[in-house]
Amino acid sequence: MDFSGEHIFLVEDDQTLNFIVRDNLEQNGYKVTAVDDGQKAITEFEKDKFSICILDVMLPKKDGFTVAREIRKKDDHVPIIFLTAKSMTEDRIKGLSIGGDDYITKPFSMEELLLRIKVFLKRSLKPDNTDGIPVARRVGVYNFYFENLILECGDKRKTLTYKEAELLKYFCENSNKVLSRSEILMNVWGSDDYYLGRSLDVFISRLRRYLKDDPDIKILNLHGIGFRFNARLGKN
Amino acid sequence: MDFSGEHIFLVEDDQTLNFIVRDNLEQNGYKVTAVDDGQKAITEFEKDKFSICILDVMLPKKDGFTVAREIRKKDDHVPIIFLTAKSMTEDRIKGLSIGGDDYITKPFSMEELLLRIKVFLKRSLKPDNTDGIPVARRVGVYNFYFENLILECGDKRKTLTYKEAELLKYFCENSNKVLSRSEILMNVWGSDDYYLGRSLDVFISRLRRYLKDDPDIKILNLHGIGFRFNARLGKN
DNA sequence: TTCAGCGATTAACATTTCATTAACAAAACT
DNA sequence: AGTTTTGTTAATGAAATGTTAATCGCTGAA
Repeated sequence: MDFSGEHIFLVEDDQTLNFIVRDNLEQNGYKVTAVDDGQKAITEFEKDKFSICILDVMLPKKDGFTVAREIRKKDDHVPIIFLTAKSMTEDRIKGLSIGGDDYITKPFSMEELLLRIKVFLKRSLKPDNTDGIPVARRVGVYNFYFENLILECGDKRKTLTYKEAELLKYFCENSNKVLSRSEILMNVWGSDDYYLGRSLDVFISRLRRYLKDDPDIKILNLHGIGFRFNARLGKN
Repeated sequence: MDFSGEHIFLVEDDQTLNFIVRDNLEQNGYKVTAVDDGQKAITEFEKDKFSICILDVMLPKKDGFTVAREIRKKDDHVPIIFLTAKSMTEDRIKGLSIGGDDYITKPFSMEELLLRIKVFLKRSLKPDNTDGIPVARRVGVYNFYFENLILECGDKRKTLTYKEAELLKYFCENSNKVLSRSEILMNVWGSDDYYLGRSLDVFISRLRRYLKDDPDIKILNLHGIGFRFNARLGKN
């Protein structure tokens, strides 16, 4: 994903940190406006439109929260990430990251900051529509509702178990591709040993049974290598 | 449902937490009055009328329970949610909390706090509502008068408890959708632990019994995942 | 105050589900 | 042939769920 054009507002009084963060953000394709005290922050914020704000909590003149309040008066929705000192309340606020704002305790790594920025920007790009109607995949003659664990053929409905659904989904996402046994195990089971391998065989056997109404769907075995899932797929 | 206009009283001495919680509540359309010590809390509480109070237990000057008692003197019914440190033992908290209240241990997620607030507000809204014209929902062959807690099938009438009605309503609002156990618990109970999970099972069992006159209504379990409520719904 | 009644939670026990493991058969490769 | 890999079905055991009963805390009446 390309975030160029995203504009980040940075408020940090420590000159060194200010420079480093700014530089790193710019290296990553962001446009950055950086200031070093709370007073300037407020005047500067009014001049432009930002995608995200990064505020040091301890600032000369006006502290970060005051600045945050002023920002909120202008913009209800811009995400704010606070930079807080380690000493502050560490575990007391952990877990608060789900709400509108977030915080990072110093010292932090640039990777961490970049990651959080990415998460926020992604979130603001699309309204969270997670509770919409579950998407059906067409798998040959079947409809496969992964979220509901339903595999439907005409008016026959089969409710899959969670793991069956996971495996079928994985096959759909990698159809007509050779998948090694360990690749499948790592991606669906999360680990790989002999007995899980046998478990996989049991699941494959079961999926073949569920899918036998369409002769064009095949889970074929490559001896000693793995499997290939062949099917005509589509969205509804 | 729209809670805008609900006024929340927040007492939390930690500046970071105070700001973040306040900001998040405001983002969610609540009006918030926030103070940072027990002394101010008491003077401030007298000035206004609140729908719900969120009190940190450990406060400078006056601790949260003392504040709670003062609040109780003024208002018998306002719900109080305590924010407690993880270290506190369960029974100590329970012993100290006064009727009708709840507590959350830090660290907590904003999501969790918001859901609990929602559950409390829903509960306190109810009594005023009873004199409106009750709306019937059709649920299969049943009529469900949520406001009156009545489930009616032909001439048979069953009076539900408040929680039974809440759960059934939640199912109606999310029919034919997979609901995870914790999703249900968070939305109907406001929190999520093992024993509430068993409580949920008891309620499901009871709802199934109440609804068994219509064979097309199903609360079906997806093992290890949650439930799906299937029914033909409609308004009257 | 104590006591009965109610509703939610917790306990206790029964039942079901499902992934894994085992066991054996069939196929593929040496 | 002999060995390994895969297919299939059944047995196992742990965990999740279903169900009924006991318990707990609250409320309101006596």
